[in-house]
Amino acid sequence: MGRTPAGETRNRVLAFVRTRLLAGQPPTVREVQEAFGFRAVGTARQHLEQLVAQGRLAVDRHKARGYRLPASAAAPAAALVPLLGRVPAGALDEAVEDPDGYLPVDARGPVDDLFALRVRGESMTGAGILPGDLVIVRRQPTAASGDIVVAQVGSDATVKTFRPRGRQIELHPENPAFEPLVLDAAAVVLLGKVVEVRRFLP
Amino acid sequence: MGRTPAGETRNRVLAFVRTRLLAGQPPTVREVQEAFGFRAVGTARQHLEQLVAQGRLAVDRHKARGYRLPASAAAPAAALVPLLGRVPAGALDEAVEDPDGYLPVDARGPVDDLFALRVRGESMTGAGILPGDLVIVRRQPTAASGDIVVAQVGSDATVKTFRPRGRQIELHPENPAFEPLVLDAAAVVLLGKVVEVRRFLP
DNA sequence: ATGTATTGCATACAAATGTATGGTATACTC
DNA sequence: GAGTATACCATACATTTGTATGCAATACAT
Repeated sequence: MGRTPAGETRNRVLAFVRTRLLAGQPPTVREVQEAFGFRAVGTARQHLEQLVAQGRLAVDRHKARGYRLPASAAAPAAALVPLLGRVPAGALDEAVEDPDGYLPVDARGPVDDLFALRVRGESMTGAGILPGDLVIVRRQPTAASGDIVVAQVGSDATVKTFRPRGRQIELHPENPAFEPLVLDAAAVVLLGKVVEVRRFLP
Repeated sequence: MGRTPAGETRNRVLAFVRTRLLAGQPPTVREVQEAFGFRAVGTARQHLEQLVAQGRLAVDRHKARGYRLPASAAAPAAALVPLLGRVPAGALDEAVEDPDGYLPVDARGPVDDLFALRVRGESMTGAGILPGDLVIVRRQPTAASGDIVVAQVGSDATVKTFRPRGRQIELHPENPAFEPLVLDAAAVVLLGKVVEVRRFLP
């Protein structure tokens, strides 16, 4: 029989194995075979072994589902961050217990203090944050001047640039059509700092 | 032979299995046996089966390493998308082989045809895509008018809004300081469509 | 004591799974 | 054309692994 382009199939095999590993279920050789429609076990195994030879996969010999990522491949374990539909007036912890969904993030750093929010309004378009975008926020009670933060003012949360001015706190929109908020420090609760922005395009 | 206190061993077995699952390597019955020093396979299996009966574990029957957490405790799967440092003039597959890193994405949809790129230049700031942002791209040879795409023009790739005009293709920047590119269809290779934008803030 | 439930042992069997060997077809180089 | 490399198929075999059955020892209730 014939062939398929360069090392394309092999890359797909690697991607398949990696996905399965992240899902917590290492595949068997025959599962790889079936996933790619190979008619012989050996074909799947050949690809797997070549990936091992290239150092792109590791393997526990003679073990069922023994293929895994090599230690070197800084296996960026994925963690899940809760997506909160709305920021509640009260405790953040309660909202975290009943999230609208989860976002996968790189788990190489601390992730326990992260949560995600959906942005409403156009006040931050100048910083490339559009309505409907998701922001991933690290919970922290303080921030540096110039940080983009999520602050709770009254009963709802807003995303703004943080600029402390003595006893007062200024929350700056990044959109000339909006005015900065100047508030007494006591009237603002800093929920955290925006560390990532995500937008899904249809 | 004798016994050990109440359901204590069973709880330890559950903890052991859970740990192994989190480590990405579901245990075999015999691995449980050895971990607890049972001298019979059946003992380990008995505990596992009781955990299943209690709904504290789930199992894929007749599968190697088939014990897993029940669906209620399971997390949505995450997959990893390769981040390409640069888009090569040649085959995309080759670049995928040596990625600069990986981004975790939600694996509930198709993920095999995704890759990520770092955006250079300010031509798309009007669409909220800033220099240094990462775009996640679905590989596809065509696109709808108005889609934000990654197109290969000459030796490098650009992110633009796609607008076909008969035999010609217009690639529109989203920044008044830049001019649209009007090209013959043959001079443009569509690498894919941007499905997500990510930005990390310091 | 008797019965029952729980915990554990021993052994065997069948299915799943990793491994090995040899063959065919296409592409490329010399 | 000869030689080499890659991608794939077909089949067989050995090991790992899930499953089944029967029995022994301790604890507890009646």
